Amino acid sequence: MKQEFPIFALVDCNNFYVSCERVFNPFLTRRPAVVLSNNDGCIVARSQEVKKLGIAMGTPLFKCADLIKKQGIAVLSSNYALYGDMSRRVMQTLEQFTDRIEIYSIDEAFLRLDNLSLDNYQKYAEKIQRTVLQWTGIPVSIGVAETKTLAKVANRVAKMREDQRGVMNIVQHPDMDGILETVEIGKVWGVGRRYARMLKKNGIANARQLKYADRKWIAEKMTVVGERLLLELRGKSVIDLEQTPPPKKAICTSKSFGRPIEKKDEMHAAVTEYATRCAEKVRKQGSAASVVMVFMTTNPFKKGPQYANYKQIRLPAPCNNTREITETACSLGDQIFKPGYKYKKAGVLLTQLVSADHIQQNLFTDQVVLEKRKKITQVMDRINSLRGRDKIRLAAAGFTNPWSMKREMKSPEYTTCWAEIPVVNCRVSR
DNA sequence: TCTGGGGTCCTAGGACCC
DNA sequence: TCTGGGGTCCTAGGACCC
Repeated sequence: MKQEFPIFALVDCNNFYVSCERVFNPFLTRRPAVVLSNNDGCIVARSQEVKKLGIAMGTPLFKCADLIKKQGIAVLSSNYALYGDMSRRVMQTLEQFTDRIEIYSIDEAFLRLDNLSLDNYQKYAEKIQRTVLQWTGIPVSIGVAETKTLAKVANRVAKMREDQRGVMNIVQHPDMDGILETVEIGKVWGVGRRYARMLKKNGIANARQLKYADRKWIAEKMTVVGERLLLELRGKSVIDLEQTPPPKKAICTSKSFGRPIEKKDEMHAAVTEYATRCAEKVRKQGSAASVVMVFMTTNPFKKGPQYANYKQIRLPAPCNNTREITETACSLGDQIFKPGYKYKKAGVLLTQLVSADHIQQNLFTDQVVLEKRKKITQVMDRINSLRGRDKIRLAAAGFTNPWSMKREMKSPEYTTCWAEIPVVNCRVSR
């Protein structure tokens, strides 16, 4: 029997960053492990064992240092080159199973699995799970349901199940309400802390209660976003797959410094670097920016004088070359930089992005200069993509940056760097 | 000592237009 | 004294996601 309604599967990698590390480091396999954010600041990924110990997502490392030591938890700095590459492998594997796929985040994808017969969803999902594990080494959980929101719910249930089979199919489930009742309201996709508090105050404490809440009241309190959520919980699919992601409307590069910055020329170097990254990203998606914004801030967690400011400017014409964007960003940075503060973080934001194919120049554009800059940028991009990031860059970015990110426990870039590729030691006995 | 980074969508309100 | 009606565009702020 074929289904008339859409069927969604949500494939979610288990403890993704930790799983990536474990693929290449067998010593981590049975050890509790965590992966840290930039600057080794917070815990952003935890193995199952660590979750059981009650260490929350986003906990600053220093707040649980004792527990980590006591429990012998392995601690790793983030290795985004590795995670990005592993993510690509997982997604490519999923694409073997359907071409209707939405890559939702680095470790999650929605698949449309319509047209299977009702009793086949479970088996098909299990096959997907086995294949991903076999081809990439990454364990995944899969939830299958009639809407994206319900697939999220199913995935959650799959992750919590004791048998760890990791597949939960709730299509036409006889006890849907019973399942929804087990999902606390704050864990529902799209209900954050604020809404969770508001809903609980009004007697809605789990997903089942939201499902049967008054639609008008929800729309009033949570806008159309909440209304859509409610419909999805009722089994009516209103959030469809987004197969080709729309181009980004804003592109941002911002980082905390490994140590505070006080000097203007150091800030200059940081802004130059961030602006360079932004320009690269914007070119990569074939866009150009109309507005450049720069912001900087001191550390709000620390005592002492605080300062935060931002400034933005509209470019004479949309632009995506590194030099012009960098010059603009640095000039903005100079305007808001005030001496006498310890800066913790700065960032560059490019907004009002337009397609690079039809940029509206103004009357005074010097076409020769424009072409020259475009060519230089293209050559820089090519060299950097072949030889590695920043092989060629603007001198203003500085050479050694003592303030740059701290990553003291990073694993090798096993899959993206020739020098760090894993070596297998074989001992042959005669 | 030590507290991440990069996005999206929706709404209200102001500026502006005819 | 009396001060329209209808629309668009933009921005800031608030909510959310991973």
